[in-house]
Amino acid sequence: MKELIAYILQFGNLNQHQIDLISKKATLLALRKDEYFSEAGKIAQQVGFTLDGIVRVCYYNNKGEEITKYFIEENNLVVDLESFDNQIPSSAYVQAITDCKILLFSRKDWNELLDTIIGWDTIVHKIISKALRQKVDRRSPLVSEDATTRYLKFLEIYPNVVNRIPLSYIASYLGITQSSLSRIRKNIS
Amino acid sequence: MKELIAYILQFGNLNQHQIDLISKKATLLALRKDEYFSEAGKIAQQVGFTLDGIVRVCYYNNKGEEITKYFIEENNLVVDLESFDNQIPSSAYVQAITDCKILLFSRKDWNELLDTIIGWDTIVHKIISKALRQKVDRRSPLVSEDATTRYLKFLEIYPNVVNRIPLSYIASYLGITQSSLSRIRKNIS
DNA sequence: ATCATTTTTTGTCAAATGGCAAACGATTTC
DNA sequence: GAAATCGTTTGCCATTTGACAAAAAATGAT
Repeated sequence: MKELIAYILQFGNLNQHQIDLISKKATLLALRKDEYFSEAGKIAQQVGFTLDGIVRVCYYNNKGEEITKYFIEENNLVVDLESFDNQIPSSAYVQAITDCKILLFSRKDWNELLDTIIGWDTIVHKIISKALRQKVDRRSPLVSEDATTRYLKFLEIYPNVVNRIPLSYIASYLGITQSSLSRIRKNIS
Repeated sequence: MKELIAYILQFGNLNQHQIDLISKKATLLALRKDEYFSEAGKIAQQVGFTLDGIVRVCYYNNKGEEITKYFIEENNLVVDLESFDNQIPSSAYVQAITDCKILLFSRKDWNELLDTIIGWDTIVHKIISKALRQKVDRRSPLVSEDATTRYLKFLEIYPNVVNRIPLSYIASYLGITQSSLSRIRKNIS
């Protein structure tokens, strides 16, 4: 829980009372490797904060290939924003790819907090817009570089992920085949 | 100006008085093809809304290649968010790539509006988070598809852009060379 | 420990794309 | 209207990556 508080306070100030209000609403969710936090077709009803483990967001393109849109490491918000905000069916799967511990807020509680705590909406907005900007900035370089450079960028961006998840997920994030990625790794070392 | 109002009202309600307050702050900026709205290294001091023309956001990677991160069409906000919000030097160029007409708000006026108009901040949050989500969603498919599919996706996403800007900008957005793109276009037709 | 399953590596070949340079076409400038 | 400039197309060849299949290695279950 202290991780969440520390994270929040990077984006704005809250007094102890406000922090308590937020803390009280959080419940702990444990997900096993491969379980879903939320699924395509369903409407997102919760916001999470990863304490432990790695989550990925993925979807299937029209050739049926699985595309990993991004990974979410420890100490970050997990939420299917479009679905959660607009209450429309999601187009992506949010999946635990290692065992995970996640702090959970129901949509109802989350909205109550937004209505109750002055300044909380501003903090949330900052958190979300930073996270989204980061996703754009991480995705962009992948388009223009060759496969080896993409992998090296991945290593820079997610240094703590490489050895904890299957190669195929990394390949599907980088837009290359898993064979190619395997060869690339051999060449690098 | 009515374009801006219509755009805003998609995201929330404002009364006539509030609309007038916003309108009064806007000034008109005309940019010629190739001129910059904001530049890398400088701190963004303005928010724009494109009435006419196409803008792109680009940067240079460490090989010195110019990468187009995205295009902004008519009737969208133009703002270098990271730089504007945090008042830090920008890492990207925001460039008019056709002659443009842009409604302009200074940072001072923009912040005054945020402080004055109840509900305006919520609307702005919605606008910005939707725009950012869109950028992520448009970038992601480009990573995993081959060059021809990328170009076809580009045509879907920006149907009104193709014939108004140089091929090289499209190539730098899709992460392929301009020669390849030229060949791809020939094959498609 | 053994077997079954999953993940990763490797081989072979074909296809896609890049690098480079030249030609071609369109547009602007004087 | 000629020259210069800019944008696009094309040719040639080298390199990268993908598709498919099989082997090897790692992991998990009994």
